[in-house]
Amino acid sequence: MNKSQKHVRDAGGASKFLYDYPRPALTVDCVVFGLDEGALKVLLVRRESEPFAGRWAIPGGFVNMDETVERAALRELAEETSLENVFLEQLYTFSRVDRDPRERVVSVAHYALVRLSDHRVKAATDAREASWFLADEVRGLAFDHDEILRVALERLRSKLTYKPIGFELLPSKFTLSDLQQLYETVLGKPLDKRNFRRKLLETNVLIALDERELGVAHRAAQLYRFDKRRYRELEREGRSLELP
Amino acid sequence: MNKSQKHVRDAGGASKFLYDYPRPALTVDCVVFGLDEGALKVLLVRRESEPFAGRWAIPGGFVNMDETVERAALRELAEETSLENVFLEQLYTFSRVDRDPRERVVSVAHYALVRLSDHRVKAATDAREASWFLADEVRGLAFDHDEILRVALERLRSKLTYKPIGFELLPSKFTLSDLQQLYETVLGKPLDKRNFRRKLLETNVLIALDERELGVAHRAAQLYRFDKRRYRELEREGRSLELP
DNA sequence: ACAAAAGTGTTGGCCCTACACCCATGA
DNA sequence: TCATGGGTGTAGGGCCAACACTTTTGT
Repeated sequence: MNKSQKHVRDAGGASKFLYDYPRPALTVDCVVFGLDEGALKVLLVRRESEPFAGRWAIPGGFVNMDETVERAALRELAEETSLENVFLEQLYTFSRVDRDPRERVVSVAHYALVRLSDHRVKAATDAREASWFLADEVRGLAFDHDEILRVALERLRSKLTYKPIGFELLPSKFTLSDLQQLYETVLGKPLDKRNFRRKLLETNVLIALDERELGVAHRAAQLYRFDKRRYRELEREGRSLELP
Repeated sequence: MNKSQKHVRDAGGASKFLYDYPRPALTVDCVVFGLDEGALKVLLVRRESEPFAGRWAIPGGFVNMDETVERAALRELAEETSLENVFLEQLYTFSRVDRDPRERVVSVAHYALVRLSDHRVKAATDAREASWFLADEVRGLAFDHDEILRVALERLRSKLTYKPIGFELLPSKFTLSDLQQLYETVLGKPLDKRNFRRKLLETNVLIALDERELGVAHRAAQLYRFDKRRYRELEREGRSLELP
């Protein structure tokens, strides 16, 4: 398509294109978080070609003409890591002039949260090598991906304290201890068990199921699921589920 | 430049370009807020050409190859409205496929806060017609600018409650009543005078000047300025200036 | 003297924090 | 029976919200 472009800058009506200046390329990146045995992990793919061949990178790719950036991020994620149906939000747009050594590339970064329990196997099935790493030990990624990861972690931590996004990392049935451990892992600090439980239960956003944990060598814990409907009510009332 | 583009998709080294698919165009937009007689206003420019000729729009334009999106937003702002040295942050990237009827355009929106007292005259001096409007009465803007404005307002309101960005809207010397009125205007609700003053003063982020208000028909109020250094200390200590 | 806004303290209630023991279960 | 985590209540302190009058100044 570019081959035959002939545009007039700021032309009135005839031209199909807006200007004939160089355009930065536009990509999306997607920082995928998952919880593995209580540890916060991030999904990376290994680069096959230059620049940064062999280095680990955040999955991503170019934006097509017929999709939003969020769609593009979901598509790339599916293509590169086989992940689908994940929670995804836009994070920030990174535009340092030299962030890609080949040419000018602006990237709209996103972050996604996945239930590793549902997706454990699939992640590495694609042609590209993909693997999970401890989120706060990762360093030396390609491009400016260290920075993107840092911003994503910050966002995850702060958003977790005022929005119920943590449930996106857990299986749909979970115990209160699972949930507390998730908060402790991500926020990096211990929480008081009784206060944590009271706070969550009194908002009624958790529904106690008729089931208990299985296969544990001690008293089996109550299972809950998150009540999205109830949460939206709370939100409308202005009450907002804040954790320390 | 586009004229002579010949690229190979994902080529190893020789090609200067990454791929030969159509690229979305990339623009920036900048929602400029100012405080005028206690009212929150937004700066708009009138479009001269199609589409949406004659309609009001948020200032913005294309991103050059040698500037970040933030730089581009500052540059466009200076070019279209003569505003310089303003506080500016990235807001969100808008990418609906049909947001521009001519061709695919993705826009990285920003918001800026200006001290209208310093900039009152300049805004309309440029070739393009520019004018200030009441921020929450604006409707019928070009493109998806109604939505961009809405998101900017949301962000301003929420950020105001936990970051000291309000000072960017006031002259460098201000009274506590000025500051309170700003918060009341932007948040859209009345605040208690004594609680407001106590809260702010006990953090020590305000420095009382050796001056008082001038030319008022009643007791002249103490003037203050914001102590950025002191605020950063607070931030490092984790204390975070939250207002209701 | 009057109008207009500046400036100033106290109290009650709520929420958050800190804290320790018994219970149920499987091995 | 023991080891392991599940589950539970209370008291004290800090913080926030509500509230009204006196002071200063210009007209």
